[in-house]
Amino acid sequence: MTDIKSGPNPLFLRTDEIMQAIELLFFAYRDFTGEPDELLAQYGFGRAHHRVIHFVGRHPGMTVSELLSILQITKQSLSRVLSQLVAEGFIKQTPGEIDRRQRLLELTEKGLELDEKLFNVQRQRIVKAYKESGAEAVAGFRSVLINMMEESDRPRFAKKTHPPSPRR
Amino acid sequence: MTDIKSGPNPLFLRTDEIMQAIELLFFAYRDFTGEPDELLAQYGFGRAHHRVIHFVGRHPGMTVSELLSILQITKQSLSRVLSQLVAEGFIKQTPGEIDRRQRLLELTEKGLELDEKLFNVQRQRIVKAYKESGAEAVAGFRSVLINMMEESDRPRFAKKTHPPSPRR
DNA sequence: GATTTTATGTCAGTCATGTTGACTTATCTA
DNA sequence: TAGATAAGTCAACATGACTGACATAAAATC
Repeated sequence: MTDIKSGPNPLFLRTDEIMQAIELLFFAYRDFTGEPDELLAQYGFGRAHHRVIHFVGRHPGMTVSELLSILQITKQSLSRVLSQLVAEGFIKQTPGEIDRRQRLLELTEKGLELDEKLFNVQRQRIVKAYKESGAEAVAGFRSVLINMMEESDRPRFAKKTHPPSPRR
Repeated sequence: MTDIKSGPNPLFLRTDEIMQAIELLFFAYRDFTGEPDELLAQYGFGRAHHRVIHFVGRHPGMTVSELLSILQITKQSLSRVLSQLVAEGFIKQTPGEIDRRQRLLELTEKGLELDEKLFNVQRQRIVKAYKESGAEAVAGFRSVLINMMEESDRPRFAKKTHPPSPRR
């Protein structure tokens, strides 16, 4: 039968522990994204815009391709939100100097402002959770999440080594 | 100005630590939901169906109202996925004995099977992440996520008090 | 120099999942 | 009996994904 082993699990691999992890992620993520969503709605934006603003803010000068590979969506999906953000003056595109096919992305002043507003909303929730849990717990939180994601994205979170490489 | 304080933060509240938390959640959640999504697609279902199956599986006999308040979506949104799951024989509805207006929800055999398949997919990822991180890290992970969600949902994760009711 | 590949963008159509608003039916409660 | 509640339905709409086909400019290669 397709039974769930709940037998010889030394410590923390019981069925209900796993179940709890699933719900933990569901509720925490739901609430974590809830506040920014409200703020974004005031601009007529959604979560997709947030992700674009976030990653462009973090990696100014990144190309459209790089953004696509981080977000793992199609260029048609990205196009809608990105062109909206460009049209409304939150993101600026400049042709690459070396490769003039590329459009290097960066936030405008207006984009930086929204980025910061969004950041501050999320910052409060994280600071609260971190403070209430303590430094040791935070290390555990980081470790579990890093081990939960695909390996290809883990280098981004290396302790000393900064994220992959600025631009290209 | 709307500057982000990065001044007197004793331990772990630096801007880039917060930023890392944001990305950690994004990447881990994206990959955590990716595998179940693929499995669900084989049934013509989506993530919304998964959530319904999960919570009905965890709380057999729950009412539609209870499900709505957990999922925090409108009944019209729920209706679409729920009636699909009922029509295709994954969920069974029986009128409440005390209050005959209620439709008590539970998984059918077919529903239980899918529930288990979905669980097993997620279980593997979680077990791997937990094992690679260790018991202490897991405690930290739980603590941070609990403190990140709204207080109203925290009782669900109380230490000793089992979640509402196990059974099944 | 001509050809192919790459980076980006666009048009068109579809799907999944959320929303609001209005309304119905059955049943419980005051 | 009147009103509130649990559940469901119809309709219209928004967002953010998807596929497929095609266009343009620039770089890379033959």
